[in-house]
Amino acid sequence: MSNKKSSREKILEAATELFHLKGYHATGLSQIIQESGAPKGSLYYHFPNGKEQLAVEAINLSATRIAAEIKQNLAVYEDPVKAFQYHIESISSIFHSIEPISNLKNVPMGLLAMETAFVNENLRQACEETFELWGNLYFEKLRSSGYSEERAFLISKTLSALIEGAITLCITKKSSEHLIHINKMIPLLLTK
Amino acid sequence: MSNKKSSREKILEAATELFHLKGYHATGLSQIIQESGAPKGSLYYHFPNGKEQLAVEAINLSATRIAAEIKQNLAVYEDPVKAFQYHIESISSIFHSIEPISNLKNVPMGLLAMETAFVNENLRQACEETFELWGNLYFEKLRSSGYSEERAFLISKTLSALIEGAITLCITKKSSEHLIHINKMIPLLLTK
DNA sequence: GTCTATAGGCAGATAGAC
DNA sequence: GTCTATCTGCCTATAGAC
Repeated sequence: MSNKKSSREKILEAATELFHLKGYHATGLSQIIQESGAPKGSLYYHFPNGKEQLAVEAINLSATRIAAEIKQNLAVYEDPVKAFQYHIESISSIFHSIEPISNLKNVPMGLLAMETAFVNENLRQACEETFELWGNLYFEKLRSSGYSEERAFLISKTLSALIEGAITLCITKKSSEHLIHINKMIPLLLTK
Repeated sequence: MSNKKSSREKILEAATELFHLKGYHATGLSQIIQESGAPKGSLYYHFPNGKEQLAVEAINLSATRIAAEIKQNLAVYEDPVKAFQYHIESISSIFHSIEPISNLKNVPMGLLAMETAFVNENLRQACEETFELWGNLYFEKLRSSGYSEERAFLISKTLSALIEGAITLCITKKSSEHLIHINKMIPLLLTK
């Protein structure tokens, strides 16, 4: 109930932002502490397993947050085409703000995923489960909109790849362009 | 004409593989030298600007290589649907081999792109141009298959995102699954 | 072209006082 | 819960000999 976030929360929050933005290897623990404003000595108290634990929790945190956002976005319209277009627009709006960096907190899971895939099995698994979770939400929306299991499966997999790839390209270009383009293909893609 | 690669080539080769596989920040110059088998003292002779120069050249190298492969793959079939499906299959075949890691040399440009987007403008630009180059090849194939400029533009952008995203998911899962799924959607996606 | 030696910094992690 | 001090190791980069 306290208004101020606990040190643990502040550290995890800063870590989540930095990991998703700069990546795992480019982010130092010292920077996390600094940006969090938390006491310097508290990191290893709250996260005894250090950097890896911090990253796992960061992945899980934004996995849950984004999942909630996906659910919310897809529920705005009953029509699946409109719903997914709304969702993609909502992602692309991040790039419109003047300072997109601070808003990109959770979005680019792909960075952490590729960085760790061959290097750290725990982190790789956390990322894999995250993508699975998000894809399942797409699947459910399609199922409840009357798509057959086969179609829903295929389309949800395609949407997962398409959105993740478009985010990659948007970050590279520092522009929402690509997400806006793919949005025009959603009606065709969602053919029953 | 010499059979042995020059030291410069060997270093660049090793750097290209490691950067694309583990990423920019997780790859040390010492490891590059070690894997290349090149003389230890030669790195800064051939690449006076150190790690950044090495990375720019690595990006350009695999940009060119993949571009050649894309051209080749898309030329196998005249029918664009078959051509793109062949191309995607050819990418996915990388994941089938017993030791996929060594074959992933150039594929995951997205890793380098996201790692450097907010951190190093030179590298970011090199990645942006690479994506542009590959996308243009998709566009040309569609144009020469009779697609309108608008359609070709939209579809090529979609294909770029879709393929890049599917690669991300395949690497995360260490499986070719996702690329195979999206391949089934190509006919629908290429609707004129 | 290649080598050694080394600077100088920062990384992640631990021990022990408070 | 938090702090300071410190260890160990790796990193990029440079200087100067061969």
